[in-house]
Amino acid sequence: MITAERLREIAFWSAELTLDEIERARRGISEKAFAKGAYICHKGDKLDPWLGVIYGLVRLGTVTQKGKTVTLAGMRAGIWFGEGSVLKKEPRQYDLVALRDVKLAMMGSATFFWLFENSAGFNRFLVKQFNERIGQFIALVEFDRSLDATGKVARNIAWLCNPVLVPKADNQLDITQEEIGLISGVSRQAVNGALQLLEQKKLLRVGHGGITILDLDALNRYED
DNA sequence: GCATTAACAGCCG
DNA sequence: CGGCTGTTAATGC
Repeated sequence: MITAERLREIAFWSAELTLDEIERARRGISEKAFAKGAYICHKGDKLDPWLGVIYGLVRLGTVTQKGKTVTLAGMRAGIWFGEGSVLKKEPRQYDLVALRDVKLAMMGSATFFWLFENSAGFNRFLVKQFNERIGQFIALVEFDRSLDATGKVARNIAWLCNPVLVPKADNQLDITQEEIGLISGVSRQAVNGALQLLEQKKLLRVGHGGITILDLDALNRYED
């Protein structure tokens, strides 16, 4: 259980809720820390709650039947995710790994379903979030030919900075090149090359331990 | 060829 | 000093 003040800090969507709904939400949320490298869940686990990242960075990925690791995306502070598994009451489809020390907010599914059944504001948020995710997916299909390393890096950076999924995100993204590699499925050296190319094209600026986004839209639709 | 791993020097905090 | 970055060399698909 957390305070209403804390809820406002960590859950941007709570701005859409009534006072009564906020009370329900805060009572249904707890926090949990994970050390760097720890698994939050494995594919196939039954994990009840809906998840929000309070701080840290989480890699969402899976392992193919042949044992090849596939990384799908990174989840940064501010994002809430996993509603698909909660809504369908199904096991987790992906592995979740803490790439740094991480703190998660966890909303029990009973609370999630109560908000889903009773809160217009919460449903507005959910529709917006689903719509945004579909948009990302459509873009994925649109670039049907597979992206090179620079394309993967550009796309994953753009996703991290999606202003609908992470409203607080500003142009500054604190992330190492190694972490970008881990969430993009690209080696650190290739990330380094990709970032330099994207900097040349004025889409972002490379700093020490972080980058500055200059043209989010261009990163989103980057191909070669 | 392109991307990956391994290894290392240099730089920043 | 420790962590991160930028480069190079060798290796793999």
